[in-house]
Amino acid sequence: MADRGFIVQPTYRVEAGRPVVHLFGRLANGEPFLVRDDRDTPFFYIAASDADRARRLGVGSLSPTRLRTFDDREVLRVDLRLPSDAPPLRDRLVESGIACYEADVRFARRFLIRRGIRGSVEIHGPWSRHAALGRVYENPGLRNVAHEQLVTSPDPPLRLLSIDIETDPRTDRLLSIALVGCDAHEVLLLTPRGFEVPRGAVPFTTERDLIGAFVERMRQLDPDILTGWNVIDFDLRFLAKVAERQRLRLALGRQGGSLRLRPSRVPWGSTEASLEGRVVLDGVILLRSSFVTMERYSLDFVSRQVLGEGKLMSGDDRVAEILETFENDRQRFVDYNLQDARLVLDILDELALIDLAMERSRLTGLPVDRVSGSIAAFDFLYLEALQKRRRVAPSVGAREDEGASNLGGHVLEPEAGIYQNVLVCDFKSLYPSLIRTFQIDPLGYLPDPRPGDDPIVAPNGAAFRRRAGILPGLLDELFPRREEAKQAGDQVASHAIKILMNSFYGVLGASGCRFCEPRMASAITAFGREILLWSKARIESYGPRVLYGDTDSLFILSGREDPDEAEALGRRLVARLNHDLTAHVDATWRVESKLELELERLYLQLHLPSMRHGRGGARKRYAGLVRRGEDTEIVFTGMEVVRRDWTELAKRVQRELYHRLFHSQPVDDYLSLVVANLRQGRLDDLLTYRKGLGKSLDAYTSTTPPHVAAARKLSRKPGRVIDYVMTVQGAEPAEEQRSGFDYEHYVQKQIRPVAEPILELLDLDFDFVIGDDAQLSLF
DNA sequence: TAGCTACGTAGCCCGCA
DNA sequence: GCGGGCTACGTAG
Repeated sequence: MADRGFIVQPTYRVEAGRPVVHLFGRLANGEPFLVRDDRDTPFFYIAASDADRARRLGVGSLSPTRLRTFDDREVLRVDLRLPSDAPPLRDRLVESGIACYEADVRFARRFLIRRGIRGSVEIHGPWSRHAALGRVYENPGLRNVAHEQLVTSPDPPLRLLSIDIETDPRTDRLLSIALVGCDAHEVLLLTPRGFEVPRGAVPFTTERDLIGAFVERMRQLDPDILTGWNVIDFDLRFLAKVAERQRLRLALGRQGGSLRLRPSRVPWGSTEASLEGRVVLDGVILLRSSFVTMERYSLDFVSRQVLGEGKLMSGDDRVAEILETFENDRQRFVDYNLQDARLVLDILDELALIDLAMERSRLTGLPVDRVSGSIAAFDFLYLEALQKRRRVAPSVGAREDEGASNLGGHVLEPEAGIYQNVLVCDFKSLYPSLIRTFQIDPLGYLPDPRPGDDPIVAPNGAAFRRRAGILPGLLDELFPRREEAKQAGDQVASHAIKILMNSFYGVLGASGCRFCEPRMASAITAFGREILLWSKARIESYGPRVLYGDTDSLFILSGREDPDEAEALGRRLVARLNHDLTAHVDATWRVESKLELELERLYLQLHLPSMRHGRGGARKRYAGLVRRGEDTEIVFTGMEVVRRDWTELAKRVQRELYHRLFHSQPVDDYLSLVVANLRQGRLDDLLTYRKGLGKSLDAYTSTTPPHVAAARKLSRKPGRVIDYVMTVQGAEPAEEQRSGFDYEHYVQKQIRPVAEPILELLDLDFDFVIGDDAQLSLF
């Protein structure tokens, strides 16, 4: 009888000089498990023709294989004792001009790839029970659980614990730790002897006892996932500091291993936290990696957006308020602390982010805290397929960077103006469809096609074998699976597949990927441009005018007065084009088209604005009115409304003006009123700019943008995002504003730019409308 | 423990008047 | 004062 489980953390340990794979996870019956396996040994490959030279360099164990490189050369296996032996040996060989293959595949990951195990696993074999680890299996039989099986044999829910600490920044003291999840809902609270203990709190008299209790609770609650808001950079880092001061070990791992915090290996990354047998999933990072974009990433803001509920205390002097309640209103303090920890769980739940991470893990084989790695995901899937074809892949970096930049998607010149009943059609998953249609594949790529090859040739000249490639094959499976998920109403699975499919193109053009080949990435975009332009011309040959298009979309002027008629026309156009395109693709490349144009939406009204400076229409910017049930709504794309670096003032004005434009209402009275109100100081709370700090303050040398000037005036260390206002003394940080607002700046730089494109359509002049033209003529 | 390119806009800085 | 070159940011897809 097999046991079903989900792998939370694949890793390995060295025991008695041998590497032992450790797979930590959770069984369907709720128990934790650990699979220990010492049957694999680390290895990589070199070409058989390099064997003698490798031996002279001291490579001892070389064994024959039945595997070949992409260019069809025989390879030998270089066997190693420890995974850590690989990098130095590889470097030595590469230095001597010997190419290594798959020499950078991590040991535990290799173990999973060899067995095709992705997230969900079936474990066959005896086990013994261990108090902290649950069932421990030694060298069991392991089988991947196919997605069809998951219906009858679903994965267990992972145990999720959210923590939130409160501190006294003045004394650097830890005040409390809230724990929510795994049936816990409590606050470990620093409480002097004799004090009343608030509801929901467990009292401790010293920091030392408090941390000790936290470690003990982690052991008892045994979460798979530790989460929180900025939990790594704030909570865990602070706990680590206190633990060090107290000479305590933060034994938060499953076997009592310590918390490890390491600075990111890349400058733009965040601190990495690792816990034996568990994963730390920071709420903010999870949100970002799941493509949920928010204007701000504070817990208060996000929970208001997602849940409609904010923090208990959220004012500017929150810190002081928290400390005040700690001294004088401990119940409120405890409630506040608990609420923060709970909000994180509620956000993750509402957005199904843990489900999404698990689904991505099942698709790619990567552990839940690594699912955002596109290159790693591609590696996992592709290496697994390669071994079935008895091929080995190059190591990363074996290919040198061409340097030349590759062309991307094509953007059509927009015809600026305002239009009625515009159809937007787009190709469903364009790049994945192109990969499937034209067999774009690392293994199928022919750098130097020979006469007999009869390749599929892309518009950029890149050639591919006709026979079914690995990447097209992967997508051939993913496409129908996504359709199934959609049909079944499984939005999480559908989203996970979409993210994965869309990542493939980028990976092929990323130099960090072993399969990177710029000509291959360019082949995809070249086909994309070709197909888009062919489709545009074709549709125009049917009659309608194409107003605009970007990469995979065409904006078609229906020419119909009635929206329903316009939509009916759209459906006919799409059907006709798909039919003609299939014939065109077959006639030109002798392949079956997997391309599908879809009717995406109908704009009852659409404004394609002109470029602010320069001639013609602006690409990637438009606003339109769409139907929504019985009602209508305005959809903004690329405009100031959707950009976080414009003030709320500009956004409100833009929304209101478009509303008036699309509903044939006058705009002049509104505009002059807004400007008057602004100048009278009635709109001061709408004037904050918000801009990201792209690099450290002292790295801005050649120029000083306003947000940098403001950040330099800040008394505290600036964060990654700067809130600033424009004053008569220039840009100042919003929270430390000293000078009065420069209202004329806001009239000219925030209201005018959003108003003019609309005034232009109505043949109105901004200065005239706001009543400034008379003043101007005085000068 | 690294997906991609295309694009618009603002504002600084500098040379020129 | 003005425009071109440049940096910086955030967005579309």
